[in-house]
Amino acid sequence: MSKTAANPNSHDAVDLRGRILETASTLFYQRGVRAVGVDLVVEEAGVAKTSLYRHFGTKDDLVAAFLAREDQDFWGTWDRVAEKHKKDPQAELDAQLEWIGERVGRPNYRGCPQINVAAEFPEADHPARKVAAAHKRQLRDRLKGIAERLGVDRPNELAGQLALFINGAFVSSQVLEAGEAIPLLQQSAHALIAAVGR
Amino acid sequence: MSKTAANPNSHDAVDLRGRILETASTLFYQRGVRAVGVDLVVEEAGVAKTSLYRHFGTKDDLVAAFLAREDQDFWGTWDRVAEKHKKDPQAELDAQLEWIGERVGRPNYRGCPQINVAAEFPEADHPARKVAAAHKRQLRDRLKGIAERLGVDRPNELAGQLALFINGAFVSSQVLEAGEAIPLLQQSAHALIAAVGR
DNA sequence: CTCAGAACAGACAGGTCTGTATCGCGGAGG
DNA sequence: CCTCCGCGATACAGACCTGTCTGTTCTGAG
Repeated sequence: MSKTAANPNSHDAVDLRGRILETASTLFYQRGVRAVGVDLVVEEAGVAKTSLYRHFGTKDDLVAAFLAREDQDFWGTWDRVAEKHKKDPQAELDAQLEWIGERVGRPNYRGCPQINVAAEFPEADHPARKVAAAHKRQLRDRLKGIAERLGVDRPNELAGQLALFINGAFVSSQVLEAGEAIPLLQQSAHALIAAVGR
Repeated sequence: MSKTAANPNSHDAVDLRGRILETASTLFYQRGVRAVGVDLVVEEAGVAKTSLYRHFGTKDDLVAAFLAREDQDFWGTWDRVAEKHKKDPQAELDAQLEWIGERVGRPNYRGCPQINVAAEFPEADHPARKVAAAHKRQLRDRLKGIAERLGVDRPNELAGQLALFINGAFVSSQVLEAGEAIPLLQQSAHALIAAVGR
């Protein structure tokens, strides 16, 4: 017990890999992946360059790990919210849209990292692109799950519409005013549910 | 008459600036702005680097010109479609969504250039960012115009919802299947119009 | 205590990027 | 005819990038 916690010079006490990834994540998200060199990540994280390349073989791998981390965070929040509305899919959808809308409205929000990285790296076989593609597929799948629990007539269609909407909110922070995203998302969802038939 | 058209060695016969911009546009859009260096643009366009820097003082200016060109193309198509449905805003909206959805579904579609460039350049004062911001503002304004002509109760709200949707379609080509965008967009628009009240 | 391995520090290679400077050509206008 | 000047070609400066290599220090296990 005592050995893991105290010593700042201990190997795992600071969890080097985690610190590198966290530093890289904020830098990548805030300034863009291509604009941030590994030297900056290394300096900001206070580690040696060799350590970065030991834990992540390549910058591309580090970028993929960045997206994977964001993916985990995203679905972690999603699951926590879903847990509270197991019986009421309509309430769950509203709750999901609320935290997403709140996040979109934050001052330093810079768009969905998955979409941003996809825009920065056109090559379809880039390791980070695979993470991003899986993330977006999962978004649509989860929305379809909610749609099915809602008992609508065409759950797949509704899921597609909602996915479009959410992705739209991610990239539209430029044209949205403060606090506008949440009601826009929720009202739209209600309209779409009503229209798709139940 | 005769002097402008014929001579290939004449100064303005090939319109150097236009050729550079066109070449840069396809390269920037297809491979990403940061991934394309000015040397490649110069080589592909078959011009001297000095010519590029004479017509566009900076690569950043060239990027801004690229977005301005895309902006003009976009609203050119939009206006041409609007011309055909002066009396019927509902039909116009469907028509606008149809060509947008068709464009999104094309094989080489790589997203909205304005959004992509904004993702590549986080700095808010980048010259290209200003073009992109103006473009998105105009999108919302034009949608508001249609909403007003539709006579709905809350045109501003509807315009915001539609803008979200369209931007969502731009970035969702990854998760959309072939031909899915157009009906998704149109059905959503109908649902939103019905819900916002008329 | 010894020793393998993890981490740090920093130099380095090889390439790419933007932007500038130099030189020569050839057509257009005075 | 002669003088600009737009243009091509190319070299160059200076910065930055990724990834490797070397050498040293420290830690924890046996």
